[in-house]
Amino acid sequence: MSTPTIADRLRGAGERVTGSRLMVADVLSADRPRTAEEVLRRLRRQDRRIGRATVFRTLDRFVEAGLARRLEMDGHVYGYVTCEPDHHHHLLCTSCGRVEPVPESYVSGLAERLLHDRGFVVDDARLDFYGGCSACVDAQA
Amino acid sequence: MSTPTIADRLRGAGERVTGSRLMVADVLSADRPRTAEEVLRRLRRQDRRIGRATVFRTLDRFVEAGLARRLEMDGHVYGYVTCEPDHHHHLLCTSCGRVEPVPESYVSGLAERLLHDRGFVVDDARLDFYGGCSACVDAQA
DNA sequence: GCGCTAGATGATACTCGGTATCGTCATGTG
DNA sequence: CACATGACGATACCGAGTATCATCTAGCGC
Repeated sequence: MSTPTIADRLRGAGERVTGSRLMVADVLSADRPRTAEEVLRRLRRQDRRIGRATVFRTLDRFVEAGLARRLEMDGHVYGYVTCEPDHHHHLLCTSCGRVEPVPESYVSGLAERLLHDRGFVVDDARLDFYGGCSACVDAQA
Repeated sequence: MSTPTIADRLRGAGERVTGSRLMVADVLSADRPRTAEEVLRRLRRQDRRIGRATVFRTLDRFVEAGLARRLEMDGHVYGYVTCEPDHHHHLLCTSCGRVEPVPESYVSGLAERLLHDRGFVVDDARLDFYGGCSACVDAQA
């Protein structure tokens, strides 16, 4: 079980495994954020019946369960990307829109430091970098 | 000029200094996020005439100019806090709602590491921690 | 100071991302 | 296999944020 399935991860979070949730997970991508509206459009285009509210509900559940991450995008809209367990931080290329995970090692230590220095107990962290990925930077040079 | 004024910082970012902008800056707090709606309500309560659109526009400008920071709050609404120059990261206590700045030293090095390891050029970073501040944790114990 | 122009403002109507509701249906449990 | 809890789809609704536009003002050159 090196790579638990979506169903496993849902069950692990105490969430039911349903057709809609698997459909949404199927449409989400790990390297390109999609808005709720995009997810809905894609599923409808594939002629899959799914309710608008279900998509929003499901994406929220995914974020809570750690299966997806909400990223701030232009225009005050949220984008969602899938997350491997414990890979919740991202590099977001503002040029090509692609997303890469940030290794957890970049963050580990910060929470402990905050606890030690200031007594702050970290429940959740958001660490996202916006900029240019190596491919885009190379292309511009 | 150890502590530049709001007007200075606006001018420094190439933005005009206007009455509305100073009013909004006046209502924003450094240690408690306020939504756009709250800012509007507070100004109206003080019997200060200001347009709804102006508040939203001004808050966006502040974020762009580095005078304020957008934080994700419950209910898919944004909260805004003022930022000292180069203090753009925060601890947000989910119990009392208060915000503390994270010293830049916690972040410095990460960007360089990303550039060196993966060729990613960081333009902007978002590092926010959600959890319990020392006061709230102590109170619960 | 004075006038001029780009940019900001306030009022309002509007858009559309997100939510509440509700009757029906499926999941997981015993 | 039956049952209860929770999810589903459809739809009406809400409200944060935006577009528009006529008016006003900050800042600049004189």
